[in-house]
Amino acid sequence: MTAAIKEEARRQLAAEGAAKLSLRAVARELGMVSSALYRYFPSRDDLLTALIVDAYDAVGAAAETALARRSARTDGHPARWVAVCRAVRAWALAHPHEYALIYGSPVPGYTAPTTTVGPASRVGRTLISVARDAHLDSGLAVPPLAAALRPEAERLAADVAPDLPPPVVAALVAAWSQLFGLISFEVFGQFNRIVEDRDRFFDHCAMSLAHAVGLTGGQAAGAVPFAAPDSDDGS
Amino acid sequence: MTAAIKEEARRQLAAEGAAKLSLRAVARELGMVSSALYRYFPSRDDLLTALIVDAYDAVGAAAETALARRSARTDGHPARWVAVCRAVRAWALAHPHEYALIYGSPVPGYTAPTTTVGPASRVGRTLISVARDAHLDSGLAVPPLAAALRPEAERLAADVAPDLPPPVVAALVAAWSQLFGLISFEVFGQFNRIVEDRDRFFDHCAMSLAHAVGLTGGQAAGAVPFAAPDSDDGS
DNA sequence: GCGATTGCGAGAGCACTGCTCTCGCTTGAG
DNA sequence: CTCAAGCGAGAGCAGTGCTCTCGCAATCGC
Repeated sequence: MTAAIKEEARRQLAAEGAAKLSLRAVARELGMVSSALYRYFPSRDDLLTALIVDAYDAVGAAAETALARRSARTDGHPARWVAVCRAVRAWALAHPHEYALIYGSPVPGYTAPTTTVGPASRVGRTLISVARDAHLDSGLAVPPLAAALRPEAERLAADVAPDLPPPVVAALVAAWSQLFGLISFEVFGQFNRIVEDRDRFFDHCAMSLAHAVGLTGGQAAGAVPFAAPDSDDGS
Repeated sequence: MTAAIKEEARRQLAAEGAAKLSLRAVARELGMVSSALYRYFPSRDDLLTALIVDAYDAVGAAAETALARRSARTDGHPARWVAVCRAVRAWALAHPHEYALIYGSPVPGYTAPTTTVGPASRVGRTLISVARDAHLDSGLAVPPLAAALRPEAERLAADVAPDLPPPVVAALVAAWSQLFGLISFEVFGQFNRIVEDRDRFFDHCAMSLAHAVGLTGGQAAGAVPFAAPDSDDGS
């Protein structure tokens, strides 16, 4: 039952956006009365939170399967990085409203329940695992790091990836946020009338981010063509 | 009168966020009845659009004055770039809800009226002018560009900065979006419990972006300390 | 100076929202 | 067979965006 509610809510979300998502409309579409929905979700915000968790899981799964399909041996580490970036972008473009739900403005009153932090970190952990595989493969060139940032980088590394060099972890966090800057600008229309060949532009940026993180090895950069986008865009 | 309405609306926006901004509440606070507001703004979305334009102008002005205070001769081009980045971040942190209005999820039905494109590009043009000054000063190292992106970069350059080398323009657009990725993650709480020393982390990233764009010259990177944030955070 | 026009606020009202409460029905466990 | 729990229906409250009409006031044209 809660699944049916979420499914219908997701439909309305995709059709009209989070602002227009109405509990009454969901109930109406399900042939129920609005008060019945409160048996399953205590409030509209709780429904949204459930959708947020699902969205984090979906984009995380898209990233993970995209990575699992690439071999460090045959594709190289930069290509694996780009594959993850592409998968996240493809999911975002396919589900713009759900993307906005998780990476746009926080809709309710700043509520970030602890239940969302697990799924929320799946994309980040996928990016980390690309770097980790490269590190174990001696395919990671430690990027430069300002001396002033050294303590923060070490604390950061101890928290999220103790087995990686601190400068790499700092570069990963930066690349992580910058990747979503790229995607958000495209999804939210900031690139309208500016960037036209967005596929190629994104690929180039993703490859630059891979270099900034220190990924090397595998095929040459020019040998990573832009082919058909991954089909694994997650539902 | 419209100014008074916008002022009160901005107060509610800062207090509760865009979702809770209510025409009736604004009217109530102004001692009027809600229908009277429709003399000045045809709809709630039009009020929001006006606030969006103001916000774009405010952050653009913050960026421009931060740049105007730095001299290419005494500070160097990378420092000017970082100053602009800092100013945008400072404004965003000081006005998170207004920032969310313009760089978060597009709230209404995808409406990006043409009246917003002018103010919206002020930050971007400020970043471009930093690169232009550096270019005229021979302080710009053309970054590498994938061959596949060459045509797009040339079209892009012809559109937004015909006097700059196409690879620089492509790098500028990428850095522009990545800058807002950084800021959005911080404002929207994605860095919570992850990045602690956000001032230094941001400075380091901004300097990396300056290098990615090709800015060189001026003082050494290490000589740009993190001092007190700029006081020019716009209103 | 006076009448007409225009601008503006008030009020009522419609359709909608989230949410609460109570009341029955149904179902299944003991 | 009984009784309790779960669940949906319905009414209702407070609030929302928005539309319409009405009356007051100032201002403009003559």
